[in-house]
Amino acid sequence: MIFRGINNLAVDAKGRMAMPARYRDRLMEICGGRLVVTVDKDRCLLVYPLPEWEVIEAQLVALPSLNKQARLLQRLLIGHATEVELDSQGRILLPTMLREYAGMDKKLVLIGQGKKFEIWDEQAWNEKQDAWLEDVNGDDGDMPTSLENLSL
Amino acid sequence: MIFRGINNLAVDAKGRMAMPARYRDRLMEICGGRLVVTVDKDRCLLVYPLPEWEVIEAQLVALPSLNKQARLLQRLLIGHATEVELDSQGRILLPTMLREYAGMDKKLVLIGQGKKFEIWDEQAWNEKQDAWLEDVNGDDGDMPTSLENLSL
DNA sequence: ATCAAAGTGGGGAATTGTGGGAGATTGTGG
DNA sequence: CCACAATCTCCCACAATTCCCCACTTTGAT
Repeated sequence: MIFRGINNLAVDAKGRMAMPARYRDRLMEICGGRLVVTVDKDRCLLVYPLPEWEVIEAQLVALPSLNKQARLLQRLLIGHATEVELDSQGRILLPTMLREYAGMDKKLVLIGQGKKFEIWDEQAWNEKQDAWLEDVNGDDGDMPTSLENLSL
Repeated sequence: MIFRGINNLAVDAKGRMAMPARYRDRLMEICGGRLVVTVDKDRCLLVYPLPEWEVIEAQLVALPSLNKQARLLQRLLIGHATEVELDSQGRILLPTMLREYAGMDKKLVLIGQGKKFEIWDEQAWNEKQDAWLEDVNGDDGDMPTSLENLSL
């Protein structure tokens, strides 16, 4: 039940994006094609199967309302969460506001990330990736302990 | 039973705001279109279905009367709470005082936040959001423990 | 080469968002 | 208590967006 892999895709003039065919059957199975798109703090979009999303959402709404960081996360994630459905051609409509948020032009990159997908503007993705690689190779001092013990 | 998602909307010359159609049926169901609008400390407005609001209100009233923060919350939230109703076109009238409090111009942003909605002046929302993103990406040191372990 | 499946584009109907007119209602001041 | 003004409500109408469907192009497999 894990999504992985990377795909280059396009949005058409109406803001639609075709889900790669290899995921479709699985998506129909686990959620009838009902997905939730929301945003990430790194200016990309996240796509969850509806049931998966509901778990996340429940955790978020349970957070204390007066906590600043919590409100922030709630506003960002729940605030932007939009339910979308695979159309008869296996596409989803990415809401205009979310496309703008992620600075999306014509070309996209879709990445399987376990329970969810990430969608990036192609250019943003390339730039970020370059930046990350430099980053990781530069300061490898401050790794959280949960990462230090990973055996890849 | 969770409200989510973001919408760009407008207030007309009369101070009315159209509730996005996708929420209307649900609102009619759970509260017959009867809502309560009040203010938030972050200079936005909150919209609750009447029954939900009554729960919140009861909690607020029960707070210790001598506590400063409590009095403040009571005055802010209960003091500004106004009952409004969806009109036949699915719109609500935002009271002038509340619009002024939230610095609302023509354009608004409505976001679903679980049990409630938040309404922001569009400009204020954009500015806040940019600030939040910088915040989150800058100092990720002081995350409350309740947030640290979220796996999104 | 042929066929099927996947990706892309677009037409057109239906729904939704927005604006405004006019009567009803409320509140204020005389 | 009445008159006037301001506000609210109901209605209609236009414009924009969304949704649903069909068709064409491209790719990969047999």
